[in-house]
Amino acid sequence: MTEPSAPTTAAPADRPRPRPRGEETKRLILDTAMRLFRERGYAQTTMRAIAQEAGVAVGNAYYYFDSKEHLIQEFYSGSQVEHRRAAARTLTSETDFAARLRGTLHAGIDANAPYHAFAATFFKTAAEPTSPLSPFSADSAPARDASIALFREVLEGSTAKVPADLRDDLPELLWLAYMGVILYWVHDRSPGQAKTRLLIDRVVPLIDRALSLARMRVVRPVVREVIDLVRALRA
Amino acid sequence: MTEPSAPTTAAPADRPRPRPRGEETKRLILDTAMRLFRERGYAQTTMRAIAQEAGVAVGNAYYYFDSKEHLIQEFYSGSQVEHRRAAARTLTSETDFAARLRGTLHAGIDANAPYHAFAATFFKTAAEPTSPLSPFSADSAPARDASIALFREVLEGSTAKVPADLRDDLPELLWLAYMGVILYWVHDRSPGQAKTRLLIDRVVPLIDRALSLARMRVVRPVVREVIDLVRALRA
DNA sequence: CTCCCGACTTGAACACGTTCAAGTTCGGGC
DNA sequence: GCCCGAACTTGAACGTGTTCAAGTCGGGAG
Repeated sequence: MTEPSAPTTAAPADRPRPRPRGEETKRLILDTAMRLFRERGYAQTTMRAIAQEAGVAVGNAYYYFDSKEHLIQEFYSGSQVEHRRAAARTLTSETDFAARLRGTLHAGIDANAPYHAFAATFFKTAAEPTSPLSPFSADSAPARDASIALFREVLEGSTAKVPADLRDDLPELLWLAYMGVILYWVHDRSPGQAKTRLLIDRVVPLIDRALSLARMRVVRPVVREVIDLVRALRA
Repeated sequence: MTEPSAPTTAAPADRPRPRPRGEETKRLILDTAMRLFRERGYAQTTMRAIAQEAGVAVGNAYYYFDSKEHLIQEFYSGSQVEHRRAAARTLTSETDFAARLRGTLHAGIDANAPYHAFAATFFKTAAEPTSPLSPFSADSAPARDASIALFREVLEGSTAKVPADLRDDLPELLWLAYMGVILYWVHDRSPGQAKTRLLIDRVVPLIDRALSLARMRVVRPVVREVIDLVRALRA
């Protein structure tokens, strides 16, 4: 009932408990792993190689990361940040919806381009529904919400006239389209993933056009149903 | 230059060479594996357990199957056959496009329902672009083409009026939509995957409606562009 | 200074998928 | 009847991700 072990000395309000002594070890392991992944690919990089290259014991890597896959998780959130950064230029200079969407999609590819070679493997684990790495999983909710928020920015910073009932859900649909682009990109074997760029450049005007059509009287009921369906499935 | 080893005795035209002595062993291993997969899940089923349960050595399983994943490949093609069978009832009795599409999509879920629990794992490996199990891979081309052909049947056996330039590519687009449904199904944690059923029931009328709209003058250019894009990406 | 405790580190050990050199079986040619 | 070669079968051994009991280290309480 009484205070358990009253605080003596000066008030320790600055750093309560987590004094990360081994924080740099964690960074070292992570950086080494990412380097080896890029150099040799994910499957060809063993945990033993990572540990040896980083100069630590293999068990030590597991002290900081739950599994080999979780090493990728870090890269995942980092890529999200990079996407935001790369999209910023477009989002601060453009007001046209199509231009903003196009720039943001390209920025997403730019942010991940250095990792295309082993993004395939990453995507494999991400596709598993039970995996915490799945973009649809609860664990990924923060990154996903951040990504959706980015597409909300795309929309709201634009001059596009969007029906009121679409404004709320469109960002999520744009994010879904982005996931589709990523899916295509992962499978894209063309040099420099040129076909993915082509896909973006040609699909953006289509979305833009579809948005205009969405205001037509004949099309409205369809749009209405799409919105309802999305909401029903999310529930 | 002369005939190498002229055929003696009666003409052996019936069975040239592949006399499958161990064909039943292969079936035994496969059946055992599928049973254990259903009972314990994919990851929890070891190759040693499969071999032991089937009463063979572990190496023997590798004589018939290249890897643990390839055990799933068999189920994959089997599921394709089952889908066809399950869709047949609808396709022989219905002529309305929406009804045919709906029945065929539901049939696809029916065919895979018993395996939903471990389909997740299966899907994981299938999502890897380099995997021979990927629905987009060359190895899967036969199964994919067969599936697309099924959706061509859906369209051509129907009374739907479809613009000529869409008729060729629509089956592939329908197959793509089917892949989307499967993707949702894999992630669907609702009891009995009810939400996937809901998705099908509500998305089919939308597709049907969109097909009607595709004939409108204002919409035609958009349709035209979609077709061109699909063709460009396939090339 | 000494002791203690939690943060950190170690590497041998485990379970698994996979490989492979060595064996066994069997049908047909002689 | 005998033998050959191909089809088939075996299980020990390898490399991998992962675990864990046993340490080491460092800073604060006494």
